[in-house]
Amino acid sequence: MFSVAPNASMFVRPPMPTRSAGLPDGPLAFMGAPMRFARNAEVYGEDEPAEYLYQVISGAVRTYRMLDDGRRQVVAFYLPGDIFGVEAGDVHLSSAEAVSESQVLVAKRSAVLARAEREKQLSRQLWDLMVRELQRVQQHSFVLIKSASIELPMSRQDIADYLGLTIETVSRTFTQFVQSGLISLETSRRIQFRNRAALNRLNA
Amino acid sequence: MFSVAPNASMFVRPPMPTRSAGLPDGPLAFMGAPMRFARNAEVYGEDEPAEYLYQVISGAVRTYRMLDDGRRQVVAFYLPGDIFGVEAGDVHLSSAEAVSESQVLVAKRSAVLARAEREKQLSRQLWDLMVRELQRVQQHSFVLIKSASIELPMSRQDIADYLGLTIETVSRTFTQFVQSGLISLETSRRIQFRNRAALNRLNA
DNA sequence: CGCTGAATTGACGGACATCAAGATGTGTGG
DNA sequence: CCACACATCTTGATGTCCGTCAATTCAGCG
Repeated sequence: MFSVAPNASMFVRPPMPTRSAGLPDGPLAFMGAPMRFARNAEVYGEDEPAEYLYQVISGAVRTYRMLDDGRRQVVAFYLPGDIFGVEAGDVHLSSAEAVSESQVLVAKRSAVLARAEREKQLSRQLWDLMVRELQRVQQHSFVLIKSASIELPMSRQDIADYLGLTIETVSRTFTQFVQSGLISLETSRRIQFRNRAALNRLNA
Repeated sequence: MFSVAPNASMFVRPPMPTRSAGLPDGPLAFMGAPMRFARNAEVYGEDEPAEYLYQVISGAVRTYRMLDDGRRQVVAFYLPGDIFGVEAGDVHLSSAEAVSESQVLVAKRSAVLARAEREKQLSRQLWDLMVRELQRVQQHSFVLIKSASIELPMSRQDIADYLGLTIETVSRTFTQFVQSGLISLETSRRIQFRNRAALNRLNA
C-alpha cells in the first residue's frame, strides 16, 4: 500500500464550524438551497453542464471518474463545510455521489460568479477555494483529525478506488495495522487510533 | 507500467501558436519579462512566496514535490505556451525547474490579479486557466501530438518520477515498445511512432 | 431467523522495485 | 580530435508487493 501511494492516507478533516442554523459559512452562504441525497445518489454526472456549486452540510460526497479500462478513480472526498464543483469548466469531467445520506447546499454558479464580479472579497474567496482545490487534488490526501476515534463514511471499495488499490489490499492493510497495534477496529468503519506517532511516520 | 498508471502516457502537447516576436499569447501577454533558465535551474522553490506567474516561451519546465520518504513526485510538465505557478496560494507547495535550457515569461502575480479586477475578460481567462490546471493535474497525462517523431525534453528519471515508477521500469517499457514494433528510438530521447492505433489502445 | 452486500482471509501469479553490472552518450581538457 | 570522466540509459537476476480468484465470515435488515 505504501510503495504505490506512500503519501496517501485515509484520514478525515476536522468538522467545520457551523453557524447557528446548521448551515455552513463561506462564499456560498445564503446563496443556495439545501438538498438531501440518499446514499449513492448522484449529485451530478460526468459530461453534464456545470451549472451549480455545492457545499456539503452533512454526510459526505465523493467525486470520481471512470477510467478507460473500466476502473473507477475516486478523485476526492468532501466533508461538511467543503465546497465542490469548482473543478468544472463548462461541463463536469467527473461525477459526484453521496457517500452516505447527505445534505448539500446547491447554489447557481452564474449567480455566485455574477456576485463575485461586484464583490471583491467574494471573488478572492473563490480564487482561494480554487487554489485549495488544486492543492487538495495534487496531494490526494486527507488531514489527520485530533480525536482518537473516527467513523469512516466511505466503504473499503471507496478507499481502494481513491488510492488506486483493490479492496483486498486495503482490507489486508487495516488488518496489519490492527496486528501491529497501530489501530483497533470496533466495527469495520469505526477506527480507534492506538499509536498516532507511528502512523504518522508511515508518512501521511 | 500499465497496471499502476494505466491512463498516463508520455506524450507531448502540440506546439503553441506564437505571435510574431516569438512571445506567446494569453493572459500574461505584455505583462512580464522574459528570463532564461539553464537545464535543471530552479524557477522557484517549495515554500517560497508565490509572487509571480510564469509562461513557458521555449524549452520545458517541471514542477515537483519531495515526498516524505525522499522520493520525488513530478506533478506536471509545462511546454511552450503553458502557464504555471497558478497552483500556488501565498507560498509555492511545489518547486519548478527547467527541464532543458528554457525561456520563461515572468509576470508579477499582483499586477496580473489587479488588472484582472478591472478587466472582466482577463479575469475569465485566469479562471479558465485555473480550471484547466486542475483538470490537467487530475488527469495527470499528456495529449498526443500528430507528428510521427518527437524529441522528449525530459529524462527517464523525470518520466519515472512523474509516473511514480523507477527508471528501470520506464526503460524496460520503452524497450518492450520497440520490440513489439510500436515505436522506434533514434536516440533514447527521440521517438518515432510506428503503430499509433495500438499505442492509443494501451489507453492514453 | 435467513438473505444480501460488505469485509476478511488465503493461495497464487505477475508486475515492479532493488541491486548490480554494462553499454551508450556527452562534455571537458589536453 | 582524441581521451577520459561522468551522467544517462539499458539489461539481468531476484525478491516482494499487490492483483486476481475463490471461499468464508460478518453485519445489517426485512
